[in-house]
This record gives sequence, C-alpha cells and structure tokens, in this order.
Amino acid sequence: MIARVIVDIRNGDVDKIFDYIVPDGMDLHAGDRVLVPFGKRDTEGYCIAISDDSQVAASRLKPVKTRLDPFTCVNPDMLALMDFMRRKFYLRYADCLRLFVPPQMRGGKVGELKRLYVELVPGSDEKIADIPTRAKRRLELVARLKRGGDYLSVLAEEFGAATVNALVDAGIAVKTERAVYRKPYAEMQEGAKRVTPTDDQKRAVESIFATDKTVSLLFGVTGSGKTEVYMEAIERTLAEGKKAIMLVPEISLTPQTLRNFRARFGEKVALMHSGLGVGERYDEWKRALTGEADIVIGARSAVFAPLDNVGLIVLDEEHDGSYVSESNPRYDTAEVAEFRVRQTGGKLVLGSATPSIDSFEAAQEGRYNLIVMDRRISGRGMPPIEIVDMSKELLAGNADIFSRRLMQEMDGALSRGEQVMLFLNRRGHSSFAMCRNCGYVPKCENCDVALSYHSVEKALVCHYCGARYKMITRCPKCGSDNIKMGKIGTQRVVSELQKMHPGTKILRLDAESTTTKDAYLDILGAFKAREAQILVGTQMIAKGHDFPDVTLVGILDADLGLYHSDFRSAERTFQLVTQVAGRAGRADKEGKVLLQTFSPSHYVYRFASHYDYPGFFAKENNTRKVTGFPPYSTIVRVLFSSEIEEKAIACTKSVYLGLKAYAAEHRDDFFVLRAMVAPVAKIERHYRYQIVMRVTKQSEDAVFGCIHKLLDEYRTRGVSVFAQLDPQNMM
DNA sequence: AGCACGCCGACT
DNA sequence: GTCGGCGTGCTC
Repeated sequence: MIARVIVDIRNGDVDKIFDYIVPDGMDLHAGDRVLVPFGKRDTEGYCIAISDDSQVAASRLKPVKTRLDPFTCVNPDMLALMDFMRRKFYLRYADCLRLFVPPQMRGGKVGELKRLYVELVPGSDEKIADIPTRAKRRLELVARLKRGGDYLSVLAEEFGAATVNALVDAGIAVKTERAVYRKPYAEMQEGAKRVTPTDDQKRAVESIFATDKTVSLLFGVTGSGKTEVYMEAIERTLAEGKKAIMLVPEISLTPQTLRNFRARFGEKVALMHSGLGVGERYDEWKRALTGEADIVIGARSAVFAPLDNVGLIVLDEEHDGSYVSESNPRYDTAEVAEFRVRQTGGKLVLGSATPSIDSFEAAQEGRYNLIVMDRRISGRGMPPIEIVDMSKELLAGNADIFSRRLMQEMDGALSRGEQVMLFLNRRGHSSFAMCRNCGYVPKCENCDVALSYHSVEKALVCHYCGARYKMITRCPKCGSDNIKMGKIGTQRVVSELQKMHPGTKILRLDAESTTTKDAYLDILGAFKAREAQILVGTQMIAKGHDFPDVTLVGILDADLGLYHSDFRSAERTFQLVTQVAGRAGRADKEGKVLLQTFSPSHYVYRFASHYDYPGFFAKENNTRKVTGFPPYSTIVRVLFSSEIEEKAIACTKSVYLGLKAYAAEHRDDFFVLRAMVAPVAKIERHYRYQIVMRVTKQSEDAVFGCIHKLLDEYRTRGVSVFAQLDPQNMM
C-alpha cells in the first residue's frame, strides 16, 4: 500500500504529493497526520490518499514512520475542500491543511489536559454493604457516585479527600486519568429565555429550506430579529441529524452572542476563534471532530471546523470585510462556506442589513434566494440622520473638526445626562487629496476611483490601473488652492473635545489604543457602565454592542471612507453609516445621527439618510455595470515580492508579457491589464510589484488558469508570488 | 524548510 | 594550498 503524503512545510518547492510505503499492520487512512522521513530528517505530514501503486520507482520509496494521532484529523470532504482552495485561491497544500488543524497539534505538542476521575467499580455492592452506617460521608459519596462519576477535585471539595480515598482503598471506587475539555466562557450557561418567532421570522426559516437554491440572502433591517432566524434554522438542521456553523465578523463575536447560543443549545456549541487560549482552542476543535459539539460558532476560520455532514452555514453581517482573509493564506469565507454546504446538499445563509452589492446582485439575478425582513421587532423606526455640510462651516469661519450643529447637539445630550458616540472613518494607509472649499476629489479618468497620494513621488496614483497624475495645487472646479490631504486621528478629537468639555470623561477606542482583546472589551464595558459620557472611535465601535443611553451619534469624517481609493468605497460608506446609525437610541430614548461631510449631495448620503438600501443598490449597481467593476467584472491581482528588487521586476515582467500575449488573443475579456509597483512598495525589506487586471466574469477561470501556467514557468527562487481574485483592498 | 553540493574569494 | 561564502537543487 502507498500513502500519498503532503509534508507540512510551507514552501512552493515541496508543494506536491510524495509517496510513501505504508508498513504492514499500520492502520492508515486518508486524512491522518503522519511522521515521514524527508530528506535528511523526519517531517510531519498529512496522508491525503491511500493508493495501490506509485509512479515513483519502488526503490526510492521510504516507509511512513508513524501515524501521529489515534484519530483522523481531516475528513474526505475537507480534502476535497483543499483541492478547491488550491485552485480557487492559489494556495499550497500545507497552507490549506494548516487551516484545518489547530496549530498546537503540530510539532507533537498536543495538549490534552488530564485530570483524575473517580467512579464506582462495577459489582462492588457487597463492599458497599460493609460500610458502617455511622460513616455518613462515605455513604453520601457512594450515593452520589451511583448517579455518575466525577472529577477528583470536585468530589474532594465536596466530601473531603480522605473520604474519597477511603472508598478507593476499599476497592469500591477507582481513580482514572481522563482528558477534560477546557471550556471557554464556561460561566455562561444561564437558562434560555425562549421567544416565539414572529411571522416574519417563521417565513424566513421556511424559505431557507423550501428554496431549491443553496444560498439564501437574508436582507433584514437592523433590529428585525435575524439572530432568531439563525437559531431556528440551526435547530431545524440539528433535528435532521446534520450539523451547523455560525460565523460572525471577528469583532462582533461578543460574549453576548455566545451566551445566546449556549443558552439555547448548551453543550452542543463549540467556539472557535483566535482569542481563545491554545488549550481551549484545541479542545473545542476536538469536541467538533468527535461529534460532541455539532454547532460551531466563530469568526472566519471556524468555516474550517472539523464537522462532517454540515447542513447549514450562516454568515452573519455578510458584507463585513473580515470574511475575506487578506493575509497569508488568502481566502474568501463565503466561497469556502458555499463549497462546504454544496458537498452535503446543505444551505448557506448570508445575513445583513446592508448586503454587499455582489450578494444583492446575485439575489436579484436569481442565483441566491432573497428573503426580506423589513420590519423591526420593536416597531420603532430608525433614528433620523441629519447631514451637516462641512464646506458651509468653513465658509462661516469654522475650521474645526466639529460643526456648530454637532457641538450644539452634544451640549444638549450631555446636559440631559445622555451619552455620545463619535466615529472616525479611517481605513487603509493611503490618503486622497480634497479641495476644502468645494469638496472636489481628483479621480482616475479610467476607473472612476479616487486617486491616492504618494508622498514619496509627490504624485497621484490610481491603484486599479496604475495611472499617474501630477499632484494638483489648485482645484480645477472652483479654483481654490485650499487642497488638503486630510486625516484626523482619534487623539486629536479627544484633545479638542477635552478643551471644549473640561469636566467630561472621554474614552477612546481604536486599533492603537487596544493592543489586546480584553482592553477592547474593557473600554466598551466602561462606556456601557456610564464611566464616560463620550466614546470616540473608529469602526471598531460600530458593531454589535448596545448602549441604551447613547442618543447622539456623530460621524466626523464620513468622506474619508467615501474617497478611499477603492471602487467599493461607496458601498462601505453606506454600510458604515447604516451600522453606526443603529447605535443611536436603541432603548426607549429617541436617538439622532449627525453626519459631517464635504459632499452633502453625494448619493451615498442621500440614500443612507433615508435608510434606502434598494435605492442605493440600484444606483451603485448601475455604476459598476457601466464602469466594468465587480460584480460585472473580476479584478485579478498578482503580487510579486522579493528581497532583491531586480528579481521581483524580472518575474513581474515575464508574467506580464505572457499575460499581454494572452490578452491580445482574448481582447474582449480584458478591461484593464497593467503592471506596476504595489501600493505598498516595500514591506519588511521585500520589494513588491503587482499586475492588476480587470476581466469579464466569464473569463475569470481561463485567465486564472493562464496565470497559473505562467507562474509555473516563470516563478524563480527568492520571489514569492500570489494571485488573488477580487482583492478587497490593494495593500 | 533544511541540507548537500558546488564553484569563487581571502586566510592559517 | 584550504576554509567557507551562499546560489542552486532535491527531498517520495
């Protein structure tokens, strides 16, 4: 017998299948981890198939050293998923497999926690009868053990160690070592307050299972009760003997969500996310693998949960950027999820109040089943959004970051003892130029995307086609020379606020101020406990949390998101405004949202301020169609990086020329094809060059195939390459 | 990833 | 003369 093995080394050179002899008597299956001799030393690897013969000469084959675990880590469906991910995301075998297995399993440091477990020895009734009646403690313990064993530490605390030992010495009970699972947030266990689903919710659940489509898009306004729909759907899936995965964006995986699920599903829930300790992580993974847990809840990596027969996957806040892994193994969670449920004939539910343009388009075109929930459970409307024109402020002589309107409303809210949240919209490192007088932003002539300012070359650059423009000093629209590259920081907002409201306590929350997950929760907790009146933050504070006393939300620089040089910037801004608005007036108090902008008439704000998603979608979708951006095209990006700049350039060049030849033969498939320096030209001493192209949706597979072929041909040592479809950002 | 092989510079 | 630099190639 031959084992086909992938060695656990992340390197393009060994990204292939190696054949090994399965020694007689070794019970080895596809999906098992193995130890194999590799070159001069031994390496861990994964057996991905068992076969009868090998292409390699028998004399060169070595035998598998050992089977590493007493169980199979990767089930056949996951092996098929691996093949899919290799093709789709251009990943290596080892990259995929490492996603499927918890990191501490590798290197032989499997950390199972062993504890002493005490239980009755069967057939020891006679000995029990010998216990004198005056030994009350011992009899109580026997009664307890008859109902089932327990860990020594628990029993010792209840009955005293001496009592337990007395029974063990008498041969009535026995101590054994047993693996215990470390359970994250074990304290969250309180009873479920079961609610009866509304008609809308029942209809939504029905629709998920009744449709012949695999994917349902649940478009439900904030507060329409999507979570209850997820839980009902999961319950129904479990009732059919299948399993479920519930995915939430990284940041909104709150204790709250977990509490809801634990309350309803108890021990069946496993939690998987990066915030867990290594031991906890392994244990939760193991519980999913063995079937002790049949619901996995977690951030994007939980889509790789080791469940068999996955009948349902839910992606909550479907539009959220964190579902697309942008670093190292790059993958799109939604695509992985869809592949997994298709394997088992299951269902995928994408839920959002502000669906991505791509998903809503798919729903409109009938590829997804569209479910609409447009009523809030509370029956109350969304808080009004008021748009403040910042260029008018400037004309009136107010060059501050706060408009007079916002200061007035803040004073009002604070004097009533209510809380205020202020948002800053900072993403990416690139900045754009804007006329402070009329709000004009220079855009690329080919791409209709805001240009990025490169301080090194003092030029404006388009990240999608590489076009370069001279930096403007005078606004071509109004003639003003008040051109700024603005970006405001949270620190500055806080210090200016502090000047205006000396007695007020202000909290700050952004990526810099919170290095740890706990710090982040601490700040939010402190704000919720009313330890401060104002919270200043980035989008980190937009998600999930309810602050009943917040009645005013201010968005200070909505435009920064809008003109971020990204064709998705309008979409993201709409999502952000809607989400942020949901933070105002959640409880019985009326809320209000103030949105400061230099472009008050921009369509994003027009639609967002009326909570008109369909209107926004229609407009944005049309723009994408006309300009040839996704979902009407696919953006393909190939990034080359090397410590030696010439190598990166040479490799980029040869692949670019190959692609150019291909494009010449398939002229109609290409909108754009350019090679350029990557937006971040150098990271950690590695020079980065990229090829960016926009191709028709239909041709994406063919183009990707061509890229693979070219990469096989031209990839050189010392240059690392990756190719990406529809990158979320171009960093 | 490692480790060996191999072909050019400056050292006991 | 050799020790050792790291570029190139291989690992079933």
